[in-house]
Amino acid sequence: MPELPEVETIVRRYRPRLEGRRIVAFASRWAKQAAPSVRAVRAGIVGRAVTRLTRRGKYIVFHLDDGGFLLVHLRMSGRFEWADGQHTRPRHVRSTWDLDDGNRLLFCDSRKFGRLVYTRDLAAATADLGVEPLGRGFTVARLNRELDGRARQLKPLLLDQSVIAGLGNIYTDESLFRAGLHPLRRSNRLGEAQVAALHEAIRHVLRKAIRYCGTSFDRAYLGGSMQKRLMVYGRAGEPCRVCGTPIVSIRVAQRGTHVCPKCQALDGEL
DNA sequence: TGAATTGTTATCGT
DNA sequence: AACGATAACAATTC
Repeated sequence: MPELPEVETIVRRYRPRLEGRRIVAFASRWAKQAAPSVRAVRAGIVGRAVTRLTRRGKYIVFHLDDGGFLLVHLRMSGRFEWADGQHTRPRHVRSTWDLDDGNRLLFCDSRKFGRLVYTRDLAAATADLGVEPLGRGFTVARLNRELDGRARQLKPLLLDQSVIAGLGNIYTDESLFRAGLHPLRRSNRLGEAQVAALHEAIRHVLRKAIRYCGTSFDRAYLGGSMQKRLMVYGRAGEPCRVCGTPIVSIRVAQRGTHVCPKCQALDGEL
């Protein structure tokens, strides 16, 4: 469930303890997690120093000092932890990185959906990712180009990582609510002002979520407080914070979807 | 027990 | 044929 704001928070949180460190050992107990293979990942990263830790879409990107890259995707339940905490023993440890300062980074993932990818060509590895919604390339004109010329439902389009990289279920619902757009509206039937509103909404929602360190959910991701400020996600039956109408839960593209039937009218579409 | 979750891939329909 | 929607999938928790 970590989406762009949660991944960004994790990157910022781990950056100070990873950048400049050398990886002295790597182990993975979950072969299907690593691409091209556990062996290839180990060969690529052991002995290398981490020069930078960045984010692309929902990927965490380790930049290595020989030009290689390690991409980590948390998918639903992946998370990083340090082995040195004397709290409870971490569960579902799938991979470990030993660093030259004695610390050990853990990748924990109860559902085993998370992925590690070693590559020497970052551009090729991320070629299928769309625009960074908080980057300079994400303009109203760019969004309009993505929306126009196709007749897709807004929600699946926004969830499509090859269109915009980083939005997941929570922030898609939140963005559509802020823009006053129903998730089933067709992408090519928006007016100019509505496209601009959607652009503003996506950036506003993501920035705000980063400011509050993301949305905490059932132990997969903790540490954020955005869950207190969500307008529609997870609020089915509760009154809309704008108009008081009960939030409705519907099913769009096999995803639980939350809408305010008044603020996000369909305008007779469909 | 069924529902929920992400993102990819295969398949179905128009 | 091309496009878009839908289903299946991997694996687990509650």
